[in-house]
Amino acid sequence: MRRKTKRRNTTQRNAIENVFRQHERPLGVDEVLRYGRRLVASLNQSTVYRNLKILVEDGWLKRISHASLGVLYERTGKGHHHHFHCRQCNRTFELPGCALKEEDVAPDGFIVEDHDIFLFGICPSCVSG
Amino acid sequence: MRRKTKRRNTTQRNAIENVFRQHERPLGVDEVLRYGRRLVASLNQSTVYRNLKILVEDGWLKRISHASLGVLYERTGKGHHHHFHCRQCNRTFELPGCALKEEDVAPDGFIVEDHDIFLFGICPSCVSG
DNA sequence: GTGTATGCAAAGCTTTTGCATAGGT
DNA sequence: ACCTATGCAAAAGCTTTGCATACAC
Repeated sequence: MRRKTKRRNTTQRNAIENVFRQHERPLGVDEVLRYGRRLVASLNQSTVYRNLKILVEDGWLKRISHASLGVLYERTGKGHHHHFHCRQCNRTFELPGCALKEEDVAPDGFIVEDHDIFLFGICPSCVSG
Repeated sequence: MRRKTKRRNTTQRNAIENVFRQHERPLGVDEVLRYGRRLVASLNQSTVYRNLKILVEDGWLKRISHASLGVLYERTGKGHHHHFHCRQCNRTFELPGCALKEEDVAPDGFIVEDHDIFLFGICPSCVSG
């Protein structure tokens, strides 16, 4: 899907990108809006939605979703990783690496192209805190 | 969370349960409503929402969610399994067994209690079809 | 100067809730 | 008979869209 016109480089989208650079973890729409307004006070909700969609389209962000957490966005290009959700502080983390052998995971006949892994438990700071 | 009063055994909830017994795969709210109406024509959307919530509370159903697939409900008590989504026919399957070693998957300090695995690819009937 | 991206408000979805009544016990 | 669960309609989210204007180029 190629774009016919060049993407304009707006203050708002830069702010949104910076929000993700500042918080290296998956963020919800509301968080992007809240943090983004610290950078551009006028930032509007529609603009956030529109730019999140654009950034996903451009492959800069990835959309993830969870039954209890709703929709989250995270930066791409950090290699394959898993997600860990802390049941205590309710934050989602990214864990490097992959402990899954795709060829072992599906019965014969299924062609596995890709996978997502979501872990649940308690994160280090909640364990020690 | 214990219930103070007994749950009544209604035609509508029975119908909803039967929908899941008839289709042994994760279903969306719309599918539950559509198939449920074949069993109880008057079945209402609110009733579906209310009963899905009840059945999750009672542990009879589990809620799963995915960025592109939205919210799905599936029966519990079938042992741990993974999900496979076919990119061609768009159906979601349950795959038996587990190919993940939880202790290998997270760095020190993270306590992993549970996990979900979602696979993507092509299912056998789409491969051969 | 031209035309896209933004802000605002309204519209569209999906899900939840209030209320009268049907129906399970 | 009692009182919960249902159906209906309204309300409450969350997300998208139309339109005038600001602003990137």
